[in-house]
Amino acid sequence: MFHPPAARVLEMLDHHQLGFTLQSSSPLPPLTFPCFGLQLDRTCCSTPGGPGGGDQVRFPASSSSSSAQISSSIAWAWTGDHGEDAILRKKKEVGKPDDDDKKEKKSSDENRVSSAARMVMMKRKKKVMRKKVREPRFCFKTMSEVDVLDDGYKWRKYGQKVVKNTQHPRSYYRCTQDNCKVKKRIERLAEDPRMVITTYEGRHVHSPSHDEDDSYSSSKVNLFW
DNA sequence: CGGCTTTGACCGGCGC
DNA sequence: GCGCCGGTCAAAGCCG
Repeated sequence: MFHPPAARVLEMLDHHQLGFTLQSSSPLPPLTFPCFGLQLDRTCCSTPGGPGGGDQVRFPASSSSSSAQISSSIAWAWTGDHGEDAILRKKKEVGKPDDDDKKEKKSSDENRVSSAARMVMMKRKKKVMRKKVREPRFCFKTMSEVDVLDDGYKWRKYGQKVVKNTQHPRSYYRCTQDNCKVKKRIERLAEDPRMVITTYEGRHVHSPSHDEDDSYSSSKVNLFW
């Protein structure tokens, strides 16, 4: 299992040009990632992965119940160089136009939705997928009893899937804010069901739904991007 | 009644 | 070419 320290995480974020520059002063102030709705506390990262050590991801949550159940967390990140993003980029490089011929061949199936509706759906889907190429992603792991951590934003569940080799389903959430295309995936670690893996994708174009915690945010280094 | 969750179906990509 | 897989959609149901 890959458990890089927070400093490494931030290096990765920086190297992938996610829009901000890291500061190397010590002691390191907590960094916030408003677009993901979380804060990365770098003050306790001396012994990553060790007992009592590791980095902390804190949520500006109004309800303390969820965050209180997070006993530890380890964060890491990546951007569009992995998995389906690479696939999508490859597809884009080829410059393949939106071919509708594949859909046409199935239009005779009367048991399905009308071809017109299907085409509309597909075009929308492709649009979303193509956009996905540029979306930065941030993934972290928390030990929590609850699946959905209150990160200050409002999410709507749009799917759930049982992925291979895991007994726990993966849940898919979208930010409910208009024009905000941020998504997040939540799944439990197969090896340790106590651990929740949360993957944020995209940037919030708005503040958290309950962002009245001024005292909390004023002491941090805010990095809007 | 509006917003949210659930859930089965569908799609594209990939490996064989 | 076919089957598997992850991601998404949308109808139906649920809930406050």
